[in-house]
Amino acid sequence: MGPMGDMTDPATEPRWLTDEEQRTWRAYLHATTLLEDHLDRQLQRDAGMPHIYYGLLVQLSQAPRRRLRMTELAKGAKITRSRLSHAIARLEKNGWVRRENCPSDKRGQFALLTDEGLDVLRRTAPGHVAAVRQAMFDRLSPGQLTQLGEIMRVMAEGLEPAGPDADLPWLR
Amino acid sequence: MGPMGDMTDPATEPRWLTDEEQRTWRAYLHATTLLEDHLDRQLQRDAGMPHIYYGLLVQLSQAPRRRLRMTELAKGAKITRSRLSHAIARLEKNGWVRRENCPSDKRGQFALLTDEGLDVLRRTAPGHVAAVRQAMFDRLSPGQLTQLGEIMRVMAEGLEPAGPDADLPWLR
DNA sequence: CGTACATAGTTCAACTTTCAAGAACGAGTC
DNA sequence: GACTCGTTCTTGAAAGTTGAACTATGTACG
Repeated sequence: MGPMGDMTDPATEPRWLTDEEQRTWRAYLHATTLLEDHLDRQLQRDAGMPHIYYGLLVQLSQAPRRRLRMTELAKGAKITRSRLSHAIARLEKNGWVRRENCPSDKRGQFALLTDEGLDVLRRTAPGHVAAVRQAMFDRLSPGQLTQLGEIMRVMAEGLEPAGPDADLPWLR
Repeated sequence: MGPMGDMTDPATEPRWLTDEEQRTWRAYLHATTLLEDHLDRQLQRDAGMPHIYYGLLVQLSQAPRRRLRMTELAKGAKITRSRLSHAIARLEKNGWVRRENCPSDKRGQFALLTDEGLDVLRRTAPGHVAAVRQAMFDRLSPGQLTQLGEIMRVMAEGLEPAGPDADLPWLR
């Protein structure tokens, strides 16, 4: 923030949210926190891990040879490498994931899904899908489903890595 | 949660997500985690607290006499009383919130927003609104805004505390 | 080669969240 | 009163997250 940044004209009121925007924002916060809580509890209970960890196993299961480089996995799950390190350490303790050195880059590590990990996924996936379905898809009309997808893609676009004021937009 | 292999028994075959449902689900996860991360960082940087804590101050600021019973506040923020206790302890250390005994119920506590807390809110609200606006409302058409509100209300309805058969929803 | 800088991943300390008690009070009942 | 049960809120330990510092390796360039 430059020296001018703090000295914006006090007369320039911030654009507050309209009434409908406020209602939508509240509904958004309400629904997303309830859903995240719901899925976290569901998976903690049925699979013994939080939602994010489950997502890591899912990603690994869909990757070629059931393995991914740590950085790729972190990017896919939208978490920091630090957080991933801890998560993989925990999943490794559970025997669901193993680490493996990358032959072509000695700094690199693969995280790979073990057979046991795949088993956990197979056992718990149906319940998880059912929970998601019940919370979201069973309640939305086909039109709403499409709309929601559209809206979420628009939002994600504006938040994509390097954030809002894109890091080096002139290099694109 | 893709096709997890060969679960060919029709009796136990769960209803997987359709292609469009999967795309929407991914987009939803993607967008919501990016946004939550974004707001958390924005507020941590500008206000020195995570999004949830900020929400607590907002709720207090809108309550009569800037105070709420702990349980009410927890309900409003959709968090457990335990989590709230810790959070309020932290905010109290910052001098933004104070506790006060409830005269009519000796078990009860009020959390109340201090003048300093209100100040923090005043200073940081414009930036926060701008962040929300930039991430969401500046990108959505009026129709999408309405749709999103509708959709989120539908979802929340199905997840409301003590909500739908929290039991074995997939056995309906 | 050597220097400089970038990348991959881990680790540490501080912080936040969860879960399972637990302490204190209120309310109904006898 | 005394008993029971539910409610309110707190506590402590374990688990998870964050951001910065750190190790080790790759890469670009003179």
